[in-house]
Amino acid sequence: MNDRKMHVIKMAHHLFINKGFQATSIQDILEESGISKGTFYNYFPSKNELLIAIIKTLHANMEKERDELLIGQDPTDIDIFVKQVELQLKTNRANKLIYLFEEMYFSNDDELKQFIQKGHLKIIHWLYQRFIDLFGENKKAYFLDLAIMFKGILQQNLKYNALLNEANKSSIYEVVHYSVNRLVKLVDDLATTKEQLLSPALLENLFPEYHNKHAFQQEVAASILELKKNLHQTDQQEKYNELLDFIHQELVQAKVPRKFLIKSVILSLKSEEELFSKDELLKLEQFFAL
Amino acid sequence: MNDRKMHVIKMAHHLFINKGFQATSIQDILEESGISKGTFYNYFPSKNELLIAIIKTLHANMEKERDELLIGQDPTDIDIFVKQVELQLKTNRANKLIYLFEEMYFSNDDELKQFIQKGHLKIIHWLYQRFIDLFGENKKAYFLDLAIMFKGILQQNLKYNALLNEANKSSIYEVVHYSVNRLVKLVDDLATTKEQLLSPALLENLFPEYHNKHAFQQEVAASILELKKNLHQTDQQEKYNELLDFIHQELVQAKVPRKFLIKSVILSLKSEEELFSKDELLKLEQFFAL
DNA sequence: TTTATTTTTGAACTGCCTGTACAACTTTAT
DNA sequence: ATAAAGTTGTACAGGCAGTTCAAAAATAAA
Repeated sequence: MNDRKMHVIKMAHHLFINKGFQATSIQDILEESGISKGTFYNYFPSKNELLIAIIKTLHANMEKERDELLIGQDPTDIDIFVKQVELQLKTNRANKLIYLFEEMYFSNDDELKQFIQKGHLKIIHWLYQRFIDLFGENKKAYFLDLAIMFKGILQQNLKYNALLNEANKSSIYEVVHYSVNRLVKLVDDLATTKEQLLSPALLENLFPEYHNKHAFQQEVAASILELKKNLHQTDQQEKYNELLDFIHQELVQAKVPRKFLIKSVILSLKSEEELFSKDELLKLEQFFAL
Repeated sequence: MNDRKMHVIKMAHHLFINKGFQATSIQDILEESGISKGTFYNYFPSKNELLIAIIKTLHANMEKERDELLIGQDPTDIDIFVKQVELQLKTNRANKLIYLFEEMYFSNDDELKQFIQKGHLKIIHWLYQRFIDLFGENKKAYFLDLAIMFKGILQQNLKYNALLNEANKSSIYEVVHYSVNRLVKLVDDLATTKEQLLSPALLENLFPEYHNKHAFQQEVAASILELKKNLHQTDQQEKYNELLDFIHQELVQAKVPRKFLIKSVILSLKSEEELFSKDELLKLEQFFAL
């Protein structure tokens, strides 16, 4: 994407969060970004498509940052989860993404509607996956319901916190923390009462590719965590952390992980026979064998 | 309001729930209801005002029906609460009120925004009041948070139930029941952990008139329930139930309860000295003394 | 029935909006 | 220098909400 186009996206984003999407006219955007009408419709087929472009870039950045928070960390650590949620909300708030999201929901344009709905489902799906990390696969049956309810609790808490408590506004962290505490209680609740509204199968059908990928990533992550176990005993901790984190990151971020690069890193890990269990390294190697 | 105007409201309502508010043009409304543009702007100052008129009538009806469900019933009975919530959602869904509500939230018109925001707060407030009935005044401190979270849980459960589970759609009753079960657990949770985000004082400041009125109504309702206690022993149960329910209804529904009418009913209750405690009747009488 | 009053009508108008078309102009690569 | 690609701005089509107003129709009063 060329610089000029990026500039238009930036200025339009500015206008949208200040005036709202509907209330911003094409003319406003032209004046703000100093381009002509012809150029605008050369860049974007319509105002709606411009909005989609904006949200796509913002959303992609947010997802990347969020997933980076998990690299080299214990996925069962709930504090990391809190930080991830907080990050999403902060970038959301800064961009007033939520607002744009909701506003779009009522557009007459079907494409826009589809787009935003998929966005919401992606968030639910991410929560679902993280709940598997956090609370264990065995309670999986309740995690779709929990993801949905957690989203509701969080959204409403944020909304009314901003609305009713302007003077003494709690930080986002407090609201997230409070909401996560409720979530933990609801996990116990459902684990004992075994009530279920929606089966997770519904979600897994919607994201089949992601799903296999994620299961794979999870296994690798567990393997890497296992390998890190003995690391604190050595003075080379930093070095091996770097190597292991690299493998993790390459796996999570790259669309096509660089297989040979990873294999060569594993090879150098093999030289440290006392630190790393041979079996575990072999297992890790096999993940990239295909 | 004249018949013709009502007819326009009805037809416009039809169009709004089928096509959406934004997507319905004034022209559509004119054609659908067979009036001229001149007449339309004679009835309503703008399209927005028409929408407000529609929602006001629908909302008033819903509130009336909802509150009627409680007349002559035990306010601590959670099944009644479930039925009330269900009723609201059913009329909401039938009217697609929620949808219109949310769509309006992103209008450029400030008046519309204010109006819808107040609507949401009224729902929160109603939940808050009912939680006092249901779970006792002593846990009151957590009921604003709980009302907010319950609204979030319910909304999201309904939304994703409709979205993901089209084939095997759970009835509204099931979703409400499930959500209320979570609520009950969260009441216990907060009663023990004593965590609080928002103080109920914030709500009470927003609805001061209502508040005194409600406390008063609650006392009367408790008094009437007390008087009903011995009623099952008699063959005149039906008669006295009718009388007591009348007092209750007059109190809840009438803007200015007909004082003398109520007093005369109480007088006829007094004749049954074995059934009704004299003290309780005196107490009831005093409520209307002023 | 006639007259007076109120309500309704519909067309013409303002001013805003999104999106299209396109010939003239400018910048960038070859 | 020439070709290709990108940019410009105006004119235009079609749609929207809302205003104005004189003429027509319905209703009420005499």
